[in-house]
Amino acid sequence: MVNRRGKGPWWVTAFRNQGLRITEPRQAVLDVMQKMSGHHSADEIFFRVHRLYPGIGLATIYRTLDLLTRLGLVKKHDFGQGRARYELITKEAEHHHHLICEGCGKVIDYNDFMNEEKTLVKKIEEVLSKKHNFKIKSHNLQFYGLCENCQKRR
Amino acid sequence: MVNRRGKGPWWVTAFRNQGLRITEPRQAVLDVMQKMSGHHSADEIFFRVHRLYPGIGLATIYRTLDLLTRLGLVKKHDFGQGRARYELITKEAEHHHHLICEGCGKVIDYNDFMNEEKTLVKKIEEVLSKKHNFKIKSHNLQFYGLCENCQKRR
DNA sequence: TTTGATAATGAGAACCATTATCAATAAGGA
DNA sequence: TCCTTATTGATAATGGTTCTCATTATCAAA
Repeated sequence: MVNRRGKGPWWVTAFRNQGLRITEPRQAVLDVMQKMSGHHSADEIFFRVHRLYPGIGLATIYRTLDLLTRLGLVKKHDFGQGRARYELITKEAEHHHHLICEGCGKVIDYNDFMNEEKTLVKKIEEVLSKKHNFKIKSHNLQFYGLCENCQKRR
Repeated sequence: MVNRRGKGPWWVTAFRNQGLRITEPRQAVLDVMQKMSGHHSADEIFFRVHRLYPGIGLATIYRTLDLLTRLGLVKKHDFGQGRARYELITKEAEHHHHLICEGCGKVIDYNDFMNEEKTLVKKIEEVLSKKHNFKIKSHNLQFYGLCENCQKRR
C-alpha cells in the first residue's frame, strides 16, 4: 500500500515528519515484519533480515524495533519468556490479547469479549485514576496455561 | 502466627511435608519478607537478609525465592522492569492487581472491581479454553501509566 | 550534482539479572 | 554421634539487550 503522495510506502510520511532518515535497515525490518505477521523476537527478525541483507547487524535491529515502537508502528510485548516480542500494528490486528502457553511458549491471539473488557477497564480506570491520582496510559490482560499439545505431552 | 502442632512457624509444616530442610537462609528470607510486605526484587531482599546474616549469598536468595514460589508461599511478579519482584502470599494480600508507574517503577496494589473481573475472566476462560483447547491456569491484568509525582515531574 | 552536517550503522564490548557449577557444609533421621 | 544427601557460598557462565565509537550514508542546501 502506497501513500497518496506517491513518495513510497505508507510509513515514509511518518518518518519524514519526524526528521528520520529512510534507510535500508529500516525498510528491511518493516518489509520483513509485514511478511511474517505475528509476534517475533528480535533475533527471529534479525535472522530473517539477515538472509536478505547480511550486512545488517543485530544492534541495528534492536535500535530499529525500539524506534518503530516509539513511533507507534510496532507493539512490544512481554510474555514473560525472557525476551521481548514485536508485532507490527495493522488495521487487521486490532486491539487483542493473548493466551500464552507455559509449556512451549506458543502465543494465541484472541479478541473475544473485547467490548465487555473495554467497559470494565474503563470503569476501573476511572476509579483508580481518581483514587490514586494515577494517569493510566495502557493496560494488559493475559492468560497463562497449556496449549493442546502441551496438555497431552505432560 | 504459629501452627497448631507447635512445631514452629506456620510454614514449617509445608516444608516438612515436602521433605525440605529448615535452614537458616530459608528462615531468614521468610522473616524478612514478612517484615517488608509488598513486592521486592531479589537483591532488595538479599540486602535486607544480608544485614542480619552476612554469610548468606545472593544465589541462595534466588534459590529460596524460587522454592517458595513453587511451594505457593510467594508470588513472583513481572512488572516489565527487567527484574522480577516477589511478594509473600498472606490472607491480607488477597487476589489483587497492580498499577505500575512507567516513570519511577512504583507499584500500587488495587482490588477494586474484583467481582466484576472474576465474572468476566470466567466467561473468557470458558470460551477460550473450548475454542482453542487451551487449559488456562492463571491470568494477569495490569495498568501502566504515571503516578502522581511523575505526572508533575514531566 | 556536489557538498556538508549529522543521523544512522556495524562490530563488539559492556551490562545486568538470573542460573549453573562444584566443592564444602550442615540438617535431621537412624 | 554418625551418615546420607539436601543445601549452601562463591563465582563463572548465560543470554537478552544496550552502549560505545569510529565509519558510513542520508538528504537539505548550495
